[in-house]
Amino acid sequence: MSPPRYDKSTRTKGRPTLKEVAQVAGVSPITASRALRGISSVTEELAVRVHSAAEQLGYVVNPAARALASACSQTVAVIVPSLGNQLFIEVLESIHQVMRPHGLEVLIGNAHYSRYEEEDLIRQYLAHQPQGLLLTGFERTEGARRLLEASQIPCVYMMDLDSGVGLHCVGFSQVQAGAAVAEHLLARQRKHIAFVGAQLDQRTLLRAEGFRHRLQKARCYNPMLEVLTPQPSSIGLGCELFAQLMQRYPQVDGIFFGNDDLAQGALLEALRMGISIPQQVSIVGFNDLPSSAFTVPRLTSIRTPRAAIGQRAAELLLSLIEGDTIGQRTQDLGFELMVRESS
Amino acid sequence: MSPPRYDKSTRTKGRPTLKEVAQVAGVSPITASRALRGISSVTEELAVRVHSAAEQLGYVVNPAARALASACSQTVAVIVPSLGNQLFIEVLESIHQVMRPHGLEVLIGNAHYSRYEEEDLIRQYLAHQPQGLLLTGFERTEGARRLLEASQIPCVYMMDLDSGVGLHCVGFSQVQAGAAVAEHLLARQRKHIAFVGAQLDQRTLLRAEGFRHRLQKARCYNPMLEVLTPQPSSIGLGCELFAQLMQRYPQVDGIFFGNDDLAQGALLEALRMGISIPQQVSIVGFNDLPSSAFTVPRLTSIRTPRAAIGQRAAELLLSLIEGDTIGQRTQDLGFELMVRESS
DNA sequence: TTGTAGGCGTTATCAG
DNA sequence: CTGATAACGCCTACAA
Repeated sequence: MSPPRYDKSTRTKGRPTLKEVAQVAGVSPITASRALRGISSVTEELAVRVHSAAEQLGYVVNPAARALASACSQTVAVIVPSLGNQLFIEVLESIHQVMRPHGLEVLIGNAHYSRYEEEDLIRQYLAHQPQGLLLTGFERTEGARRLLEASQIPCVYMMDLDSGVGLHCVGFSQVQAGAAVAEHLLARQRKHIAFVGAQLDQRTLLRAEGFRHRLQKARCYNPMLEVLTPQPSSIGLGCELFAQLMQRYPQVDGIFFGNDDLAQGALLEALRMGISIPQQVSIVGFNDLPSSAFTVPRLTSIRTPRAAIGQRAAELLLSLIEGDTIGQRTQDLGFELMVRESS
Repeated sequence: MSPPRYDKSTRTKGRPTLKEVAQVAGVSPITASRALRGISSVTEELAVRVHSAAEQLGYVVNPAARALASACSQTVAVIVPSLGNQLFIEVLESIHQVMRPHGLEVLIGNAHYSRYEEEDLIRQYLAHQPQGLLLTGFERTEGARRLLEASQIPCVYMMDLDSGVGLHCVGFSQVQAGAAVAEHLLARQRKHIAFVGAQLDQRTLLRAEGFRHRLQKARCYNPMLEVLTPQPSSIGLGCELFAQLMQRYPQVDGIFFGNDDLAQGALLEALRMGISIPQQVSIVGFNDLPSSAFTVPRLTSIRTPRAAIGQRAAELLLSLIEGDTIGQRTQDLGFELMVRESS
């Protein structure tokens, strides 16, 4: 004999409601609501009854009803410039890991490196009344800024550091990282040092800036050796840009690529062209993607703390959501130069 | 003199409502609602008034209220097994491109190659009452199946073809693709042919199966040369598995890797070990990731139609949402062997 | 600690 | 073609 249980097949409506759970548990809807939300004012015994009723019915809250009633959804939104870059996938992953135990859903938005798409996403997500927002960098439209300000919703900025506006941010100094690469190439006695960057997002430009300044200081800067293109960064593009650069300026003996994928392309093309790395040219990448430890030769790169950034940004956002008054608004997580064979 | 306009700064509430838009437009809320939803029964003139009022107020619908009232959100959910695989990013991208013009938001779920995580995601997303669901493959828990069935929500399955259950699916035959690779290596006169697969998801196993069967038919199958590991696929893992395999079975002269990243790792390791590809060993990958055209040597791979899969799956889902009775439930988009230098 | 009353912003239904 | 009315499922505020 099967145990007496609520027969789902007799339900006419699509899905059990809080009211039904309450009926089964023999309490009022509000008590059921409180019990399910883990509000401590509910007696242990009632809470147990409610939970087992919910279980029995297969009850899942209706997020729309909850959001409408409470004017707030159990959601945080993250907007990254790209999903094609493994970097941001890792950031998203750590954010998930922090948010999930708190019962917060993570909405993922891809702005495709466009300020306008980002603004649209922000508008869209704000409509959902998220608990908080995680954004990438500081480069956005005025409209987006106004939306954020008006919304009053907690917001943490990832990847770069704030230059004084007082935003909550978690990242590292892109400028310093660029400078560190220049330093490294200079220490390697390189004389004709190039920068190759694609995508031209704010962070790439800041890296280029730090790099350039350091070279200028060493009187070793040649603007002809700065290659910038708005095309999306990729291994194929790295091949192409490296070949072009070496053809035009054969004297180049050191190159900093704004992203590891470009650098990886360059290594492959060098192999094909018979250019020996690092003997003839030192190559340095950026981000230290997992595959960069396995290239031939292994790629020297700046390791960026993206997992930590995602985690700390998420934790910071949580504390803002809780209403904590934060002491430190800016968290510098640093970076590390991974010196390998390519330089 | 600035034009007379609604002064947002005097608003006490956070956000304009439909009612306010209606007031400004001088119509009833329901008319405003209809106008904004583009329901044709509204007079042109009123519609214009409503739209300009909405514009003026910066009105954005409250998705929660809409979902609650209509028992349906303007959302479709997609669940992929991983975001680390570029493959699925491309699928997501095409889905977006199809859904966005229809005003449908795309919820992205990452199941991390886990049936249990997938079930949780399905439960979570169904709670949101999406218009439809896009899932990857057919491998899922019984619980997930029941949820899907009970929900009655349109669902399209991506990447693989249905083996008779009558689901709506868009993909290609993983088994045939595996067989095609075997065929190719046999045609290259390879005698000691290995398979290397990681992750061991359903699709990888199906590829292995097709590959194995074709080799058996040619009496060229050696089970010792089938390397399977549950570890996540990566370039680093490819390096490692290739080195191990060549050490244990130096006579191997052809390898099919279940994913391009593994194959790319193998190419790098071969370079390091001084094993000439394809002279000593033919190497074939799977998926034809963008970078595979640039490896040294360039990688032979199966090009899978992931952009097309995303697009067609999204279109199919849209038509199911519209209530179309579909003639064809299964769409085979095929695959293509890209023969390059590595085989 | 529990319950009652009311409303969140929108849409479905049906009447005009 | 337009509008009044009543939900949708849940939560806040207050009362018991």
